[in-house]
Amino acid sequence: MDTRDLLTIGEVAHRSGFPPSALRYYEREGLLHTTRTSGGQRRYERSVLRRLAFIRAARTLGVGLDEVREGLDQLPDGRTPNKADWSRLSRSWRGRLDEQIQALVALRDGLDSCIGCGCLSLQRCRLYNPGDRVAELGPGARLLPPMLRRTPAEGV
Amino acid sequence: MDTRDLLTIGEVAHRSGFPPSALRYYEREGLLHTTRTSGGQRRYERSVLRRLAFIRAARTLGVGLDEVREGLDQLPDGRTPNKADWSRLSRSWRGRLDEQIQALVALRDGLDSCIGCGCLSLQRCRLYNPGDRVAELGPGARLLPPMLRRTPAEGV
DNA sequence: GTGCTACTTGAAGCCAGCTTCAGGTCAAGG
DNA sequence: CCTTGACCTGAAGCTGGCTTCAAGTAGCAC
Repeated sequence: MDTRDLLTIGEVAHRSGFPPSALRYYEREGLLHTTRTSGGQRRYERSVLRRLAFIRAARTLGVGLDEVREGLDQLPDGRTPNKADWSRLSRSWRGRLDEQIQALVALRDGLDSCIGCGCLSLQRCRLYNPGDRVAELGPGARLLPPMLRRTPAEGV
Repeated sequence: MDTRDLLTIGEVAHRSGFPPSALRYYEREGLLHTTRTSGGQRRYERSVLRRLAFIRAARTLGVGLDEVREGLDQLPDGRTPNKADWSRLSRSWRGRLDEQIQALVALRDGLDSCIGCGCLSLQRCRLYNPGDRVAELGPGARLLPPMLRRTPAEGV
């Protein structure tokens, strides 16, 4: 814990790839904690980088911050996730990822059958009612995230 | 176009499953158009139901409203999509769906390799940098939509 | 001590896709 | 005519995950 080992927010931002605004936000949300200089500036321990790597991986998987926080909070003494922790958490997320893939595949199959029929029936079309999982989620339910929706050039 | 064939917003809401607020919103956004009574209330032609079925199907596929509007606008005379229209548009969306499935599968494979190593390396971890497609999309990029993120009970 | 950059804060803004609300109007049945 | 319920509008709110802004302060090199 030599103070010379502490990192500024700019350094953490640079090394982690998260902008400072995100780091401050994560702190407000209780995902990170920092020490402060006498003047009030943030100083980060090196272990925060590993925590941020964990956060990045979770976010990539689509895990929300609430759940990331829960995962981190379950670690004794708020320690940085080690290999075993990561393994346990990622295994549970892996199941979810499988579910999502299944849901998309089912949707694709439904679409395939619809391309042929073109019915768009409110009552019978599989695409219109592609199963309980999606139907449950309300009228505005979307299967795909915004970022994947606008394919930049090729897919139009 | 007998006026007795026109539907009120409540009827359309009931038959389409979209709440009135969504129907009004779609109209503001230029996805639907309506006629009005002398008193200013909306009256819908029956064909709006087919248009709404199209919108529902597109939304289920994750197509954004902008793109749905583009699709509908391309139809001559703003007519309701028929089988051929639906077939053409859904085929282009089908390609995108494939891409999304690919992306998720790649992510899952990356996760699998990570579960074993537990490295969380900022530089080398596949999950941390799961490929250009995701990396391009910025720090907050999420592969999965909010609705799929909180699995109700089982996956925790 | 001077000057520069990096840092601090709270509040507000942004995105999509709606929902909700307040306050008022319409349409139709009795 | 009167009541009742469905409808109207514009504005504001909601979600999540940040970003942006303005105004002020810290830390470090010279």
